[in-house]
This record gives sequence, structure tokens and C-alpha cells, in this order.
Amino acid sequence: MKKKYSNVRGTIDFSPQQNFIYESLRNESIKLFGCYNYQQLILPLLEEKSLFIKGVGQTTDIVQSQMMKIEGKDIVLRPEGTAQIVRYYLQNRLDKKNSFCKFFYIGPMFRGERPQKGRLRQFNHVGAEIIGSNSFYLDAEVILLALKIVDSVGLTKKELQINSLGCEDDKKKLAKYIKERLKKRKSRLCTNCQKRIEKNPLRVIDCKRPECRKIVKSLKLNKNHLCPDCLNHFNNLLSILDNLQIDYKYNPYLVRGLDYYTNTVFEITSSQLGSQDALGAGGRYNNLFNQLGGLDIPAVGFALGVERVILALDKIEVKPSPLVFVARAGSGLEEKAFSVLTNLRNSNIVSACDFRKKSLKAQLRYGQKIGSNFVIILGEEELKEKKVILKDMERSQQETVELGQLITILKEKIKKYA
RNA sequence: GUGGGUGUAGCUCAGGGGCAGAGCACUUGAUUGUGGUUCAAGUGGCCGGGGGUUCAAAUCCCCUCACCCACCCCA
Repeated sequence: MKKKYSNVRGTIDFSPQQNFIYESLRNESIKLFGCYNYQQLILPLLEEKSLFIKGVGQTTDIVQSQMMKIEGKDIVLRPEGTAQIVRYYLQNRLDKKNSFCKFFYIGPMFRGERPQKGRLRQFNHVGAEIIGSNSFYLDAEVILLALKIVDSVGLTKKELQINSLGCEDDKKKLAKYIKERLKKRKSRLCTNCQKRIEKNPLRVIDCKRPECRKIVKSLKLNKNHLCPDCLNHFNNLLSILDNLQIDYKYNPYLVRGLDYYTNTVFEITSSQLGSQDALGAGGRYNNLFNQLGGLDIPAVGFALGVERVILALDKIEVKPSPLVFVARAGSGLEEKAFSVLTNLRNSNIVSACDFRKKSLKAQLRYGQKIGSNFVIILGEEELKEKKVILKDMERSQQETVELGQLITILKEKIKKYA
């Protein structure tokens, strides 16, 4: 019995239509990154496991259960890009060279989660990192850039949520506060949160269960946990966004699931997506370099989920260039068809011919189906006089033209068409 | 990792122990060498896989796999 092959669980094949959006997202991103003076990095899909344990955090779900391990080695398929970029920076001692850097990357990430809408085991990130400055202007730049990229492919319905966790001390203070305040009501939290309250209290305020949500809301969180410097940083960022008239929602209950975030965290969500509603997210990570290399280097960045952007875009306008189809009336005209096609293509005219043994009627039907704007019909009668039939499909008109004039006439028609 | 749902033609799905179905799509026709609309005919199935019950299973039972959605988590 023949085995039926299909794609691996949690992966998707990009159809030509999806790829069209992907390419458009990719091109627009590269253009924007260039304009903002970022440099592209292409790093391996394989990294040492411990890079992510130290970077992303031992208690996070990504590290606990979602990393895809390479058999027999302490090597994993990368689950995210930030720790890797930091590894690159440290490995190449960029702190000694030009310490301030802006990088972007586009490529696949891997997480061994159970797939659902908007959640895959292999998915693509478009991400950026700014390394070497703690300026709130750069927090703003990163947010702006993420929004612009999403905009560039025509995704206008989206929401920006933003919060500040504060520096490492502030985070500890906030965690302690949450722990103390929730201790009495611990039994009313979900079992998951009861565990988290000890290990990672910040995650509790992010829980989406209604009962936890209710309790957490009563904490009345605000900016009080922030030290003067961090408060200043956050307020300045918000006023930049205000001045740019960017819509955002301050959400004091927004936490990111990766341990490395400090200060600014943000999330861009879309209502088009279902339960995995984040198109992208990011924030500041002023402690990650310390974790991985013992250096005190501030940084900020974001990542967008390519497949989620594609998912959220229900339609995209595809405007292909005019297509010319070559049809043969009669048998034995393949060689002539091939030579006409070659000439068309050498003149950069988008053209096609199916070379199947089909009747003229069937060829025209196929030509129609693939969206041909013009059809060249090769007929023995006309070819004797070095002529061909040129048919305008939309107008249902045709004329006989000199083979020598064909390219010139077609180019003229195509120009009018566009 | 946990729950719920769904697997029948290329696609969307109906059928629910006794001949394998519809719509769309596809192929071929409807006066010599001309597309879209229309009309006609045709191709196409291990009814996800394995086992069981039965004279008989796409249908009932068990197992399994895959997909979808949700939880969780994240982009």
C-alpha cells in the first residue's frame, strides 16, 4: 500500500497567495528597516539549549516544555530570536567595536506546542533589536516600526497595549507586592496560578481565567511600583506616543512570558485572530546581557508573527502584470510557440503556454482561467504570411499582425492596460 | 501537556447495517481554427488507518492516527 504523505504536525505550506503576502511583508519590512538604519542578520536555526535556559528563563513554558531538541545533543531549534542576537553581539565583542547596534532578522522559529489557530510549531518571525542604549526614544522607535510594518501590508485593524514592569528592582518589588496581597486569597486562584504565585508571581496578573482576573483586578495595579527613573522613562515614552498621535491602551496587567523583559513591554493584537491574538510583541530587556555575558548593556526589541499577520489579512489585492498566453491552432506548432515565447520573455513580457496536446478551444479555456489578458494564436494560414492573431481577451477583439511587429504592438497595448 | 469537535470525490458537504451521493471544480462535446454564459455527457472514492460484532459495516463497538477549536502559552 502506498503511503500518503502530508505536512508535519504544526507546520504549514505557504500557498502562492499566502506567499504573496509573505513576500510583501518581507519586502516592506526590509525597506522600512533600511530607512531606520537597521542591519540584517541571518543566524542559524540551531543554538545551544542553555542559551535559552539562561536567556528566556528557566521557569518559562518555552524552556520548560516547548523547545525542540536535536537528538542526543544539547542543541535546540531556536524558539525565538532575541537571545540569539545577544549571543551574536557578545561572541563578536561588538561592545568593544561599535557598541550601539540596530539589527533585524526574518526567519523561522520552532516551539513544540500543540498547534491551533495562529499557533504553529514552525513559524516565522520578523524581529528587530536595538542594543546599547536605554533611551526611551528607542522604545518609541521600536513600537513605531512594528506598527508601520503591520500597516505596510494593509492591516489597519489592530490594538497596541503597553505597560512598564520597571527595572529588576521594581520587578522584584511588584512581585513581592502581588505575592503578599494574594496570599490570603490564594485558594481562590486557579491551580496554575497557585504554583505561579511562588515561582513567578508576575505571571499571575496575566492569567486569563475569569476567577483569577477578578482577584487580580482588585489589586488596582498602576505605576506605583516604578522607581523615579523608570517612571520617568515610561512617562516620556507615553508622551512621545501621544505626540505622534498613536493609539495605545495602557494596561498595567500586561506581562510578557519571557523573563528577560524589563521596563517597557508592549503587544500588538488583532481581533481577527481568535484566541492567539498577538500579531507581535516586544519590549525592553536591560538585564539579558547581564544574564548571558555579565555585561551591563541595555536593549529593546520586538518580533512579529508572520503567519499571524497573514491570517489576520483576510484579503490582499493581487495586481499581477498583464499576461500573454500563446495558443496553437493545429498540431506541430510547438517549436514556433516556443520561439515566440522566447522572444516575448526576452522583451520582459509575462507570457505562458501550456504545451499540452489540447484543442484550441481547450487552450483558450485554460488561458482564460489563468487570467490571460492577451492571447496570441498561431495558425498555419497566418504563419505562411509571417503573421499571427493577437486577441484582446477582455474586449473580445482580435486582429492579425505581422510577426515582426508583434512585440512592439504588444508593448503598446500593455502600456495602455496599466 | 489537558479537554471538546471533525475525518466520505480535487473542494464544500449530505447519507447513517443491504448498488457510494449532491453542488462546485475538472475533462470532452454542441459545424472546419476561438475563452467567459448556457446545455449535454464523462472522469474521479480502500467512506483516515487497524481490529471486532454481523450473512452483510462508510454506517455499530474498541484502538489508533490526523486535522480543527479551546485551555495553557506565545509571535
